Amino acid sequence: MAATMKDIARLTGLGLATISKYMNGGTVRPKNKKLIEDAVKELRFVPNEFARSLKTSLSRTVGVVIPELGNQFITSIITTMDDMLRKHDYAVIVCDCRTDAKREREAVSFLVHKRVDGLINMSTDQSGEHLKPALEAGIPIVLVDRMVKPLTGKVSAVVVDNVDAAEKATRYLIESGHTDIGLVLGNDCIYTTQKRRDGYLNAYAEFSLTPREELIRFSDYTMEGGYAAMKRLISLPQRPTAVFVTNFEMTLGAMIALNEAQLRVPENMSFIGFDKLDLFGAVFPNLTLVKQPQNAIGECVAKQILRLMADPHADALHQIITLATSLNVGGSTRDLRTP
Amino acid sequence: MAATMKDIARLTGLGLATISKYMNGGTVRPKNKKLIEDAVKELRFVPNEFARSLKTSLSRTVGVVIPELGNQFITSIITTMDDMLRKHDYAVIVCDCRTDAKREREAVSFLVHKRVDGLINMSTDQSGEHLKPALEAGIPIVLVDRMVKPLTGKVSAVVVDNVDAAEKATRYLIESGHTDIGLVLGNDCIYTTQKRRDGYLNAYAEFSLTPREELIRFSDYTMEGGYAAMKRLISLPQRPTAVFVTNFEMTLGAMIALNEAQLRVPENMSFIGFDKLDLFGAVFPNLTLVKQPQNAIGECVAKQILRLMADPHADALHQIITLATSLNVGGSTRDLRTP
DNA sequence: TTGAAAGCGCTAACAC
DNA sequence: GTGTTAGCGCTTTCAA
Repeated sequence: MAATMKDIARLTGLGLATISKYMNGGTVRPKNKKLIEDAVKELRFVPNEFARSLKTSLSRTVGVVIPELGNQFITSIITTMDDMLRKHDYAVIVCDCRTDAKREREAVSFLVHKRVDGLINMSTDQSGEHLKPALEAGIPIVLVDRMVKPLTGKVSAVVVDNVDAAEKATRYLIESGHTDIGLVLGNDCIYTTQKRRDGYLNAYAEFSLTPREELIRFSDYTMEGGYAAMKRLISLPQRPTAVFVTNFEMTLGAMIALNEAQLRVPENMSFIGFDKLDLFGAVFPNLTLVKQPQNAIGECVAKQILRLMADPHADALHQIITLATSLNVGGSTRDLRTP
Repeated sequence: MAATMKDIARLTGLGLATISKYMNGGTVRPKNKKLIEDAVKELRFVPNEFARSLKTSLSRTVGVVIPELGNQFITSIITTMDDMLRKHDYAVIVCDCRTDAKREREAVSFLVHKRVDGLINMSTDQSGEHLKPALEAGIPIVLVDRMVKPLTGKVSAVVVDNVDAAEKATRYLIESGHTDIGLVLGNDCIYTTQKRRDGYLNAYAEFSLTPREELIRFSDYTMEGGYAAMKRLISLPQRPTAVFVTNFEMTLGAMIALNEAQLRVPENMSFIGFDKLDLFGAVFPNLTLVKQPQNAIGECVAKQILRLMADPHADALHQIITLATSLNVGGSTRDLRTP
């Protein structure tokens, strides 16, 4: 059987309270400190988290509900958060809901039952209904990447400026003389898809232009989806001179399609991709791309939830944090004006 | 404040033990059952997991330590396990150790402190030292995908027959008349790498052949790695007529390299890939590949850990389960004998 | 600074 | 089948 604080008390002749205080970083007479430390070592004492949790009603655990584990953007954020939270002695419970609203609801209620101290969610359900149990239980919530309108003020959120990201990329292409720019988006009911489309349209509007309908392809943020969307764009009677793809997996698929069609970038097609392409810089070097600050997002989310958990009844602390993206200019676009 | 069993007892006039029994699936007089259910609903009673854990010393939590979250094989297994374990009311805590032995050690000790009821590990440290704390704490362990020799008998393991997998693929190519077969492996200190190389060599030996050294490329199970390894193989003075790549990410990278070099499959190069290529069948259709039973692995691991946790002191239950792979013949290899 | 004592909410003997 | 009771191991008043 594992040693308890009682054992330490017996061995040192001190009271339980003193041991507890020491264990929680309180001030203890140096002599006693040494006494306790020796006993801890001798008995290999480790505090019982269950008892501590029962007493404090804190699990030192945070739940994360995501739509999909097999996605570069998501796993990278999880890895960063997990790192930071673990450093603060929080365990992370990840629930993949496969972009399914029912599973998402179940995941939230599971985590509430498990009494997580905080909840992080990249929402599938845009109504926010699934988060009700957590809200009612007073569990602080941080949304990632996707805002959920009806929850404004009740939760914190960390998102990127998607409108600006797409606007910058599109503007850059238009300024290079492109007017037929293909756009490959995710599913049209997803928050980021909507924002990125808005940004694309904004850029066109700035120049008093309107893109042809058929240039805007809703896909699904997967490699296959990106591949298929690019193939369609390529085979359009009036093929676009440039394409902007809005996530990592689809960028990969789109590049493969281009490769396969023997279209050279940027000679035959200008191309702007998305996200961590440096991850495989070797494979498609020198791509121009929109970069989301993935590490910063993960860190920011971790910080937010940590803050909220430290001050549980501070509803006033809820805020929406918008992070900027950058346009990394490589050599994958051609300037049509200076041929 | 949340309702407790005491509140239910007061409301129903029943004793604590009866409520507890009911909550744990015990038999209760129908009349009382109804009474309790009504009270539970009225008070929105939810059992306090902390108190339960303190009493039972069970966290209903399992820890998973993996080398890398951004990997198709790993995330797919995690998703399957997570699903099954959650159905049994277990939460899964995932710790990514980035293929770093120190981080791995820390992750294990973190999970032991969190008092997980079971531990699942795809090991980075082949000595098994990192699992000592869990072993000492009597926490059941299931290894996935990679055996750790020194731990034989002390843990369960679920692996695939890597030797056979590589042997089958290589034999198939040799029987098709190929004698110069490139092999792209992971890092040479990883269990699966060693086994797959053994399988490759076995097949050559069967035919009393020996492969040229330069055909065996140790890489790192990433897309970039696969891309680079394939490029090297392509540029060999004596280029192989076939290549066998041994994981998903590297297969992807290798195919891109082939594409880029304008080498047609199978006309200019025979190719056998690895794993869930159907995931993007659209992108590279009809590839011949070795398929690991990813779902079965996840399910098997979940079942094993569940069994071990149900019967904690049954060290005799430890077993190594080896799952078979299949060679899915597509059209990406050419038969050199019937041109 | 320290110690004694009272629980946190549940489970599991044990007696009825 | 049900009720009484004694803890699980910790934290936290409160008094010394």
